[in-house]
Amino acid sequence: MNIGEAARASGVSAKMIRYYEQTGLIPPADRTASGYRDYSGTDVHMLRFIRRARDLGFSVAEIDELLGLWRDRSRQSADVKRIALAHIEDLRRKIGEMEQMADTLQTLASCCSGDNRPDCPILADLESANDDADQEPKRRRGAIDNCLQ
Amino acid sequence: MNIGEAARASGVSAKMIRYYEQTGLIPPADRTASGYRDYSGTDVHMLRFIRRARDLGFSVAEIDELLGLWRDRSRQSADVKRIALAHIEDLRRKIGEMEQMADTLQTLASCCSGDNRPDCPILADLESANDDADQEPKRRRGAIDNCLQ
DNA sequence: TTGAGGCTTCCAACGATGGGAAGGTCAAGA
DNA sequence: TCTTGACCTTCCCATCGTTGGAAGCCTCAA
Repeated sequence: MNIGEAARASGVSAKMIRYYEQTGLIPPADRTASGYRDYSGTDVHMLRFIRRARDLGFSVAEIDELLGLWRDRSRQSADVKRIALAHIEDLRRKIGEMEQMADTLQTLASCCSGDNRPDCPILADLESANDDADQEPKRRRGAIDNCLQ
Repeated sequence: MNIGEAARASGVSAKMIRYYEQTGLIPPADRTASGYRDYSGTDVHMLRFIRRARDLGFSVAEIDELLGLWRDRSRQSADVKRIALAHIEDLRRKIGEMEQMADTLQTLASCCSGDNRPDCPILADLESANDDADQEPKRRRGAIDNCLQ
């Protein structure tokens, strides 16, 4: 099976298959006499594994670990679970950050008339950015308060 | 004010200030006789604007638009609101995707004993990845079902 | 035989940021 | 005045995952 067929069968693009080979995530493929890469059913199986893991947001480094465990028949499920839980933690943290951003923006946008006048609490907030962007527990004060009262 | 002071005052690193200048997000800074960049209070104000917008997750391209509107006294708040709402939409979509990932992984992890045995529903799920990764509405079937019943 | 389409490698770009090297400048202290 | 350390300058490289393109070879069918 050449790279194009393997790509269609696995859902991983040919470009990415070559990249994964180049970076060592997957072993070098067999080659035909003319130099074409040649893939087996097992290879496609591995590529699907990678594709599914990418869909779940695992980094390539994490997938490298997971592939190692996948191939290791004497693995301990605790090792797999540890990687998964760490990734979940990472996802939840990022989700929290993005929700914070979205909520802040939603508040600002709901205070913006959104008409042809120039006055805009969103710009006013951006403009009044202050130094304590790091601590951030105490709410920022700004033009928005006029709307919220 | 040299670039280091401007960086400390704005919360934008000197590296990024140079980068923003190079890519045209901000105009070239004035220079002292010896070639050092020289920043005014207005410049720092603009850099804080950028910093705050970055903290809210706006891309540099979006910030470019926002800066244009910020400087345009005859702007319409509707234009600002449109950008903000589109960004909120983007954030909520990404949040949804990541929540989907986290929930799926959480389910898998909760079915994983996490001990020294090799059997692992997480790996089993990754391994059984099927072709309909795109549609995905109907739940994937796999080893996980044994646990969930 | 020719053409289409697939394969190969190599190079470059994206976005935002950080690191570092090589060399010039500034300000304070001896 | 000289030194020293901290700062500035430009330039190049790396990240991460992915995509694009160019130039050239291979394969299959008409």
